[in-house]
Amino acid sequence: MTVTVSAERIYTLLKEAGYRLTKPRQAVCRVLLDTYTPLSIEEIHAKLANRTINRVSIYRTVQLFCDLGVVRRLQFHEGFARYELADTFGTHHHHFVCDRCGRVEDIDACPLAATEQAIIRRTHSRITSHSLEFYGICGVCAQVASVPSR
Amino acid sequence: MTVTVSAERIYTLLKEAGYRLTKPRQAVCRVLLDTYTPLSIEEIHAKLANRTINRVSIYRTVQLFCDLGVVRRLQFHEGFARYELADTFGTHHHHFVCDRCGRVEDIDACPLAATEQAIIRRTHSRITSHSLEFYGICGVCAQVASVPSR
DNA sequence: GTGGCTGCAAAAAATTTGCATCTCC
DNA sequence: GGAGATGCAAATTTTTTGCAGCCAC
Repeated sequence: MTVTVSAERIYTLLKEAGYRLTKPRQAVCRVLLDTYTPLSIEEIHAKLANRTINRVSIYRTVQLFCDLGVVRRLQFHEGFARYELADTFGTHHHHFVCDRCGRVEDIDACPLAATEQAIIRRTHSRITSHSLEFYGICGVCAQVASVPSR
Repeated sequence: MTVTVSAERIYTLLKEAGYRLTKPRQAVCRVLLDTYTPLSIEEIHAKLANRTINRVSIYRTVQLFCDLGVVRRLQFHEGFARYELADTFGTHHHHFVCDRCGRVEDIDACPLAATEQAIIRRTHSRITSHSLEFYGICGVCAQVASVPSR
């Protein structure tokens, strides 16, 4: 995901909502801004310099970031959640997940605006978000015989 | 989901793939055919007469059904998986999940065929499935002030 | 009869909670 | 200084695994 935001914008959001700017929150923020693929708690933990930040704090931080709309939670049928900066901090997009190597590619095209409107009209609901994932075999895996490292 | 299949068709599939038609498999089959909303392992377990079937067998059965293409696994950001009969046994559809009461509604319109083709052309990948969920507040929750039973 | 399947128990993995200590404002 | 956040340990929840006994074919 192309990120078009500096850490400061997120720090400001935190402050305005009455939360403190602590070391774990800054660290998680930095990792998310640096990375171009949705990360698991374990991956965030591994990326934090010598794993100084406790896993529990990462759980609490991404939960808070989700509540504040800074981060969105994704589920790729892996048995655990992944997190990436919310659309507001980049561009609205979806994902293609390779069933074989697990690689994630961004899908920028989103053909759902019209569908959302149709659903809203029919059900009188208020749609706040949607989640769309494509699964299959990626171009790389389709070419090679052996299984790439997952 | 509108189901247009009898248990027998699934039984035949099992047999043809070399699997036995056991009590747990029949029971899970029956529950899935009877239900119009994606079910968690816990819900399937509860629906089985006096919980006679072991949870582990349900896990193993839905896993097998997924492998055979009889069932599809869904994740609604709840922290556990849900299962429903695959599109082959009904009609291709997606879901709207109410963030407030958790109710799930089917979305029959699927505007994604064109998008899939575009992704395939661009990435040379082979897309086998996609998953699309809309989240928000359902019509019922939007009208009432109190929180409906979740 | 026997090989695949189940159920039990136990382990593993992911996530949450309680609480004493620390640290940001 | 004090409210709020962290880290540790422990609990909870979800899912997986090993294995002895059972039952579908």
